[in-house]
Amino acid sequence: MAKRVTIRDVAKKTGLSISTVSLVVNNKGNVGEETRMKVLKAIEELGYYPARSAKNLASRKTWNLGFILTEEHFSRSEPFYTKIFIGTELESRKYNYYVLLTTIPSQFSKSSIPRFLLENNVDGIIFAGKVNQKYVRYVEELGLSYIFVDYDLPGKKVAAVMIDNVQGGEIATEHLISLGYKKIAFIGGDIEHPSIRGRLEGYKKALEKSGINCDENLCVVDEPDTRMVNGYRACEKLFAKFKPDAIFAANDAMAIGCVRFLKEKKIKIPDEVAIVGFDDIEACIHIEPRLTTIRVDKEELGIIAVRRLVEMINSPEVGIIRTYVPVELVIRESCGAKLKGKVSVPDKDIYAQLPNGEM
Amino acid sequence: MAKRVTIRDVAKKTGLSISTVSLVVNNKGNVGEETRMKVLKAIEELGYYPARSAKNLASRKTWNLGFILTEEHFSRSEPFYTKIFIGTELESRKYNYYVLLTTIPSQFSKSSIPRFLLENNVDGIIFAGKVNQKYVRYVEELGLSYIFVDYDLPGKKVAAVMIDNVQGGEIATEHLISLGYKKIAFIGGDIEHPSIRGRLEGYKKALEKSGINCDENLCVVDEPDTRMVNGYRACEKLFAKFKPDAIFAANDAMAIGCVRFLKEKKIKIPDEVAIVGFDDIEACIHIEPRLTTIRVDKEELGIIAVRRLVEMINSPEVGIIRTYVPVELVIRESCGAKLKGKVSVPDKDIYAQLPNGEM
DNA sequence: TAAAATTAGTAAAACGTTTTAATTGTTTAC
DNA sequence: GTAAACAATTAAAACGTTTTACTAATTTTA
Repeated sequence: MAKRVTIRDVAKKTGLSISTVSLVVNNKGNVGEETRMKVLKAIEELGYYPARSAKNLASRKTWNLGFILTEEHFSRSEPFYTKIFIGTELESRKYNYYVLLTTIPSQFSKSSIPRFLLENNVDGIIFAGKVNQKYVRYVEELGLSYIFVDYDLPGKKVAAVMIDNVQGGEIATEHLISLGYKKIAFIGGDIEHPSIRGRLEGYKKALEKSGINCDENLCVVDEPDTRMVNGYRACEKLFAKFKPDAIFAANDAMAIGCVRFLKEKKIKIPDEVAIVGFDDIEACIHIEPRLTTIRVDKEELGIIAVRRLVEMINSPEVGIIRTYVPVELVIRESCGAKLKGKVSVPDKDIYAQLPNGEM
Repeated sequence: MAKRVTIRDVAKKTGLSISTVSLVVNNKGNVGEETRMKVLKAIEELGYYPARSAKNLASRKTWNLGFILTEEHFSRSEPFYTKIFIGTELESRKYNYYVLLTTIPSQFSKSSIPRFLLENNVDGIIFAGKVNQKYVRYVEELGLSYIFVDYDLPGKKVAAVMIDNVQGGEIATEHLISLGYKKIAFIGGDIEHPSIRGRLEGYKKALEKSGINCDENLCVVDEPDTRMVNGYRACEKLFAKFKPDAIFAANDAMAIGCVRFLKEKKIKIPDEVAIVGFDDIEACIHIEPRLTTIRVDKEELGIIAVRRLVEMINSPEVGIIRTYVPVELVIRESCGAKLKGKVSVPDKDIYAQLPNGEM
């Protein structure tokens, strides 16, 4: 193993002090242009790279960001939070940070406190998705900056990067309205979830804009959860009372649940009932018909979170910022846009969108 | 922010030297039982936790492991490598390591060398999937321990954790044989890929065992790639010459490609042609019919990789170890086991397996 | 033109551990 | 009964940076 090049080697080579070299490396203090160049040249020639651990110890910073999410969120099949993490990874490079990922149980316990908090091994925290409040309090007591992604701590004003759920609900509903559907149902699952609330709000907003009366009977929001089964059940309840001509499901999982129900009842999609989902999960292009949905740029959520968090670390006075990431309508088959000739979605194009497959 | 508790505080409280405290913390050297207890008690009471950066600097170790994979692998939709990463994260906690994840381009360039290598910020490397050899050489020159997961560096004996591809190919083929199929085709895509080779080997082994002659015309392995499209094309080629009664596709992506082709040609699955895939990706339960496949425990791959790597770091004399992780047959609908009454797969059960949905 | 301010550079302390070598007292070996 | 080995503990060096406070030289201000 080759001997490590240290700041001392650079100092020796240039005939300067290590302080000066350090100042050049960190773009700090007053250094003459000539010396600066000399140092840079020597660094280049020697292949010097500051040692992390020494830098960390001396600067009293760790240059690590903690990424915390619950075990359930991480081990779910759809890589929603994984993609957010990817975003943070990509962005944090620019600021010379590393992202340490860890999972926590949904219940707080002393033994489950992330190691990087105990060891003071992070400068800031990203909470992804719903997290037990006690962890947040713990982080707060440590005096660390933190930011939420895709979750909003109820009853507290915190920095957060959110999906623009209202806009998404509005776009989805407007799309269905523009295709001529009149009786548009909303499958929301669990109304307690802040994201579902937002999507419902957007749905109502769109209806109102078009002068359509919002029939509360068309909104099913009394499920305990927002999973596929809940979509199935909600759809069952809905059809026991009414038959809508379109459904806006507040997420793709529930939309797929609806598809399953309708298929079992031999109700044709989109001919008899059109469906639009939300999230654009992988499964959307595997089920038949392919699901029209609202796409969320998950990586973007992570990217923005890092950007904000680094700002907060560097200048604690920035205050609490909330960012809403815009969403996008992805038109496939389940909404009937193709049938109505409004949009052409050639199979070849969809084919090209298909995932790159395994291995 | 509360003042950090340091080793000095523990030393002061116990009346011992910091050296002794350090020895207790690290379970090293000769420390009397009585003093050990005293130190442990003081640590508990003060809430002392060694500072990472100081520990790292002094011990000349980073307690970080690097997880490297190509951008393509990471940004793919199916979270294959993500799950491997999760496994490494879980396991590394036990050894007090952190895992730093980074992606690299498929081509080597000086500017794309992972930061943690330049900064000497890792003690060992996990390469996941196919990686440009030059990166491996670079790591080797740094004198770092490294291990491969799901890839085998051609022409070089390296530590690796592999899927037991041969076993998987054998199990899949045996399953089809046991269901009475006689003309079983193999869709392999790209024979250059080591995993595909292994799966083909297993396929041939199973045929041989049952005394079935292996018809080379039934093996399509001349595609440039192993993606869904290649499965589609391979299937096209196959049916231009022969009509098998079953297909073993060397991965699920290609299996899905086959399904698409057969559906277009109105060939019924599994009635006319049965299909078995490999990998058990998410899409298997979304397509119709649901895909019978070989399941790979991806997290397990990561877990074992960390275990081995830590061994290698601690005792460089362990030598090169290769581990094969066993696979498992998952029977769904595409193989016709249900039709033939061999296995019952109630829809309810499959339903219960479905992903937890979004949000 | 003297005082003040600015610029360029540096010596030395600090960061919180691990590790090496030394010290002291006690036991074992012959 | 002495030398060697061992056990328990510690002082001090080392790890490679950043940062503070200082000096010296130059420029600006009034």
